[in-house]
Amino acid sequence: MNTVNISAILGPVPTRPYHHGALEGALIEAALEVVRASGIADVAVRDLARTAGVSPSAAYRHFPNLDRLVSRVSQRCREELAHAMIAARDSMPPGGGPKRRSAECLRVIGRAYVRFAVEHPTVFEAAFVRCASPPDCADDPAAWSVLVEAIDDMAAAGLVPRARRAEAPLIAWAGVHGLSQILTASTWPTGVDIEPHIDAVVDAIVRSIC
Amino acid sequence: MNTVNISAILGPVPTRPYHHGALEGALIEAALEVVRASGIADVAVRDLARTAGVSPSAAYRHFPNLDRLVSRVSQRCREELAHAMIAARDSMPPGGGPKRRSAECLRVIGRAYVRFAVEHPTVFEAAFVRCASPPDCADDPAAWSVLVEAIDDMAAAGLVPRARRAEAPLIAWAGVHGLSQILTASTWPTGVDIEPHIDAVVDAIVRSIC
DNA sequence: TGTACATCAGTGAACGCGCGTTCACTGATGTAC
DNA sequence: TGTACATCAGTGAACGCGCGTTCACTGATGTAC
Repeated sequence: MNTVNISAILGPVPTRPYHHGALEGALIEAALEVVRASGIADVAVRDLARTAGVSPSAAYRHFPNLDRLVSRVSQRCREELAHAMIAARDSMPPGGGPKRRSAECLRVIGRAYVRFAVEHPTVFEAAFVRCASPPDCADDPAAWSVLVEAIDDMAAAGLVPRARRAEAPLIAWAGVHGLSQILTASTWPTGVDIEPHIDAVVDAIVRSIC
Repeated sequence: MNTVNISAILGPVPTRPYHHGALEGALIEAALEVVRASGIADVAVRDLARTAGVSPSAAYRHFPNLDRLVSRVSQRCREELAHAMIAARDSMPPGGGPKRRSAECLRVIGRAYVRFAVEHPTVFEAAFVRCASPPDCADDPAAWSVLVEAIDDMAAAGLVPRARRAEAPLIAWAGVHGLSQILTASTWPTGVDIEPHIDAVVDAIVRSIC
């Protein structure tokens, strides 16, 4: 009479919600919520299980320990950052020659990186938190790749001298990453318009790799 | 018969070591040791008191709460970083015209910043940890000031265009700070010679502000 | 110089807490026949 | 289609732990007279 999986149609059933895999995702979502609300340091197995409406030990069906869970959440945060960069790039208006366009593309991506950090400082912090265990699969999408592709395009347009080609991604990443850290530090004064500073650093990056 | 303070001559007396102010310093030193050994996240009031040979509550004579203690330790870490920059600057060989010398000085300071981070990653991390309470006095010395002075010298030598003068320190700081974060991240491959990368970024910084 | 006393810097016990992790278990699920 | 059974994904209780912080207290220190 009933061979269909009700959960697949209606979503989790309250009384027995997580049989068969949905708990893993629920724990990660709960962890991301904690990251957004306060920070990765406050992510705790027992707390996540409580949020998911499940006993603490249930979490250990899906993660061998806290560090691996945190590592996974951190990866999700990096992927959110990458998505923000891609979204900014893909919403660029069309037009412009390859030189102009490829340089502007790097600027747009760089600004998106820094803005993401400023708008979601706790997520940004979580994205680069130190974990004992490395992620067991590559970031998808990877912020690094988005950056490298943009510089590839600039190089293809003849903007990047051969001698600087290899180091260009590191130079660019260092600039936007450092600026993000500075702007999200508690020491940075609030209420100051940051856009001119972002532009200044992004322009400096383009200048230094061309 | 005995009006001199024995502690002032012989140092802390084992049985009653910390009367009159020495405990504060002892707690901070203990905390710095924890930072060097594992990281600022492991700094804990009870643990420091134990290390100092004192009851937990004694610490609260000197710090109102954990956050303020951590904030103070973080400041000490920033000051260690600044000292490393100053030491590198002051050990530059003499000679060279103002242009050459001031640019090289910024390079030396930048390299010292990144090397400090790579050699003492947990101290570097602690230096920029997020605290609820700001420090109640300015860093002394301050890494930021060391950098600004170097750029002042470059400007005085006529190396920095007027239009870039204001933003130059932020551009420089973003570059070295970002590179430091990248090189100390767990994702950076070990066993790779980092010096060429440091040089590449430091050169890019000088290029972009000149 | 000696003494009374306020202040200072500790002690020791206790509070309530939440944590990570393990264990034996139960009941639902999916599969082989 | 029905049934036996292995596997899977949970439960619930417990482990030992260390934490931040507070409190009433004690004994040493320094000062005013």
